[in-house]
Amino acid sequence: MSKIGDNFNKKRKIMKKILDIISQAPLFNGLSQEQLGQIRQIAIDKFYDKGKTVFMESDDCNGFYIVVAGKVKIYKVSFEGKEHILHIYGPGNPFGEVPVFSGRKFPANAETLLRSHLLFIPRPAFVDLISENPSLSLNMLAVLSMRLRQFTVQIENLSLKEVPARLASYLVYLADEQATGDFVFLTISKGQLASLLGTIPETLSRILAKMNKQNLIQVEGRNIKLLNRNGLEELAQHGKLQ
Amino acid sequence: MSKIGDNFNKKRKIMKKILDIISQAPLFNGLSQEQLGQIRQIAIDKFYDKGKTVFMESDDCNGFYIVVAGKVKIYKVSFEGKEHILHIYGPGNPFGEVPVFSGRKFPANAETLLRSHLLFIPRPAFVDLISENPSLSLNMLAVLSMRLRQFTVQIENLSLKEVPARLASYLVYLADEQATGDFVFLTISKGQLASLLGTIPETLSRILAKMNKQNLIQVEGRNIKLLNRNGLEELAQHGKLQ
DNA sequence: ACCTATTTTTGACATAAGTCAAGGCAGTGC
DNA sequence: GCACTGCCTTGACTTATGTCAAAAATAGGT
Repeated sequence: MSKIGDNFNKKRKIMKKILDIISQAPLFNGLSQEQLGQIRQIAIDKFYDKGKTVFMESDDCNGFYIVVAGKVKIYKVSFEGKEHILHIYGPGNPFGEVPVFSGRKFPANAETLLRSHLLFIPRPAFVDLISENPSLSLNMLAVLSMRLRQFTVQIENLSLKEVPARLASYLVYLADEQATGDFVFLTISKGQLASLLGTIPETLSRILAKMNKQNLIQVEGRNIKLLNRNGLEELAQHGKLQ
Repeated sequence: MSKIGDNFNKKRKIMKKILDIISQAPLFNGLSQEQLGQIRQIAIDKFYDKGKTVFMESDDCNGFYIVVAGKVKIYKVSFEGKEHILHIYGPGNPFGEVPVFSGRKFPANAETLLRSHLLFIPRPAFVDLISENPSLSLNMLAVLSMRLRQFTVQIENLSLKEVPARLASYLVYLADEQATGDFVFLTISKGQLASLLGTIPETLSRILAKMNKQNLIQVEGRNIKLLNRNGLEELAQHGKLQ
């Protein structure tokens, strides 16, 4: 096969993938082919290696991103360098949309966890687009609302539950999301999970060990089996682990 | 004066107040008189005594509210009855808009802290309105984005800072917001402030006492004078209070 | 001004979770 | 096979913050 043919195939594949992602993302749900085309036209492809910074807190915001492939973490860093992960986004998720509308700078940092392909949507073009497409703006409102709802849950967890409860609630949530019965696979490292739960690796490790001992779960590396879902759900509510 | 005249005056005053509130709220910023009128037409007045429930978590959402007068707290309750306040909203603030777009139930409870006058905006009419008014939807997007940004800060505070840091950061924020130099007035009780900061009244009381001793602030009931703004800002960053 | 109810403060105590330090385990490359 | 690196676990210790109980202060209503 010629190199040129390979390249051509590759490009076609990528193009198809992008269109798939765009049309599946909740953000662009129910838009017409024409509208999708308009969005594709204003989007700019960006490729990042693993561990690269996409933007930093207080950077000026010229637009937002959509993950086509790979994984991106959104996090904040405390003065002492302690890092707290706010979100981890995968294919189809937009991120950094907030400052596009609040007209401010980025409120957190974004870094790739894997080699990633992102679409960058420049702000001015997108604002134009949205002012002309009511259905797009309704989608956007729905996405932001969902995020707000998730944040509400996260704040609730952080402020009125202890770490075991947060972990239990996260495990049950993951099992539902992955729809693999009682088997859960962590797509992130335990250290990152600790940060996402607002704690540190040591504490997480101890709690996983405790839950093991109490036959709530069975941990094998990144594979976790939920042995007692009711017990976990109670824990997520009440909070006390023995 | 006749009773009828009094009543008439009262009604006119209220009408003017409502229009003021509506036009000042960020949600409706820059809308035309005609558009404001349309909103007023679909809005329903609701009056509540102090301490009344506006909606409860998991209630069906038929629309959202705007505070005309009074004060409303949004809070969640843990299984043991521990309450955590997420927001406190005053005149001009909308609340409960999230489920209007995410199409779900209310994610938290709302209760009046004072005798309050609210506008209720029914969902179907508002969705119609927004699909026809791009500028309204852009405003709405901006408001939701702002909220998301505030939540980001709140999560950051809760997860990577200790209570003294959260308090310091809140005091500085309040001083900026109230624009009264170094004097801050708490519009809520200290117990409610504790809940908003994700802690309990006892802890808050102790920390206020400590900050007093270190000449960072001077507390007199609900009046607080910031004596050392730089010190407070450092505290908000670093976290350690002596 | 008085009484009551609420809010705030204080103290003694219990505990969850962070820090520091060391060791184990797994994967990778030489 | 071996060392290296990153990730995870474990232990001893410290500390911040919550719990319980009671006193003090404040605000509201009559």
